[in-house]
Amino acid sequence: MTTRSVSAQPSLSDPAMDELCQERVIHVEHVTAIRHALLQNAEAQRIATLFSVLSDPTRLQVLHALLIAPGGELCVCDLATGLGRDDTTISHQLRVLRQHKVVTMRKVGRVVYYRLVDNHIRQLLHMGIDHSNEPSEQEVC
Amino acid sequence: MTTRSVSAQPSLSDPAMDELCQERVIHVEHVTAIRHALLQNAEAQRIATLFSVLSDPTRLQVLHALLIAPGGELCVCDLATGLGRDDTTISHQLRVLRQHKVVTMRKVGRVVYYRLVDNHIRQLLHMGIDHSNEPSEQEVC
DNA sequence: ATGATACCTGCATGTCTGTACAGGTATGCG
DNA sequence: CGCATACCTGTACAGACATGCAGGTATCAT
Repeated sequence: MTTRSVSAQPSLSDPAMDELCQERVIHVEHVTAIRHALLQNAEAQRIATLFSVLSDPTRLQVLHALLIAPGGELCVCDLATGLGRDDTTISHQLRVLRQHKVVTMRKVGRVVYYRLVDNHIRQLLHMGIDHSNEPSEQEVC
Repeated sequence: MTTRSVSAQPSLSDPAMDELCQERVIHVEHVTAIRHALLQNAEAQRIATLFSVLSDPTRLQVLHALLIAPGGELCVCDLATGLGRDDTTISHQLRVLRQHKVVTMRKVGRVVYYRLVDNHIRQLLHMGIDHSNEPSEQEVC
């Protein structure tokens, strides 16, 4: 889920042209362009982790439920029952969502209410949902 | 990658109130609300698959490279060299991206050029990148 | 205090998947 | 043709992960 880390990569020192001469290259300018603006491993890792949090059907159903919930929040019990899943499963997934700062919790007595953390997440969810409903928009630009 | 499928769920027949009486419920109206607007398994699966395609560091680096590529497209060779990865690895990942309609290919002689399929994908990528760069916006609504 | 409830966590298991090696196909060149 | 190149695919394996059972903690009611 936290996704595999990108393994060893060559140094990206500016005079990387040396090694380029020993590699398979068709358009040198493209390769150097990639290398200079390369998405760094750490960042790629972070983004991958974000998307991987959203890449599980159960978690998506939980998030969707929170997205459309009247008050914007739901307790574990109602979530589990509503989705027809074991409460431990929902609890496990909520922990994942919590650890990755996708949801926040609020405890009232023995009841714990969860809600989506911000609008950014809501947007991502909407985009995912929209995309999956589209036929497949053909290139514009 | 295609993500695990959501296992058995109870029937969501309208008179689901019967079984509700035998379940743990705190706010009945919330539970029924979830059940009536529940993200269906098939759709949850599709969305999860979309996000899972974006949840790998290597694929993200490939997509990012295509995102910033001068002409919007790159060949496998330059991609592999630019990212410093084995060409078979890049090829495997490009196939995944292709199968899930995230990139398209164009063959010229023995060179194959890949490009992002549409702006929807570009938006999703940008949102992921933006999100990972933010400190952690606090709730607005 | 006793029991019930709401939720959490440790663990085992079946399953999936990213990677690279080995080898295959197709195109271009001389 | 024969060779090199650009890319693809089959396979094996190590690592990751979602799920649910068993059991734990905390809060509430009687």
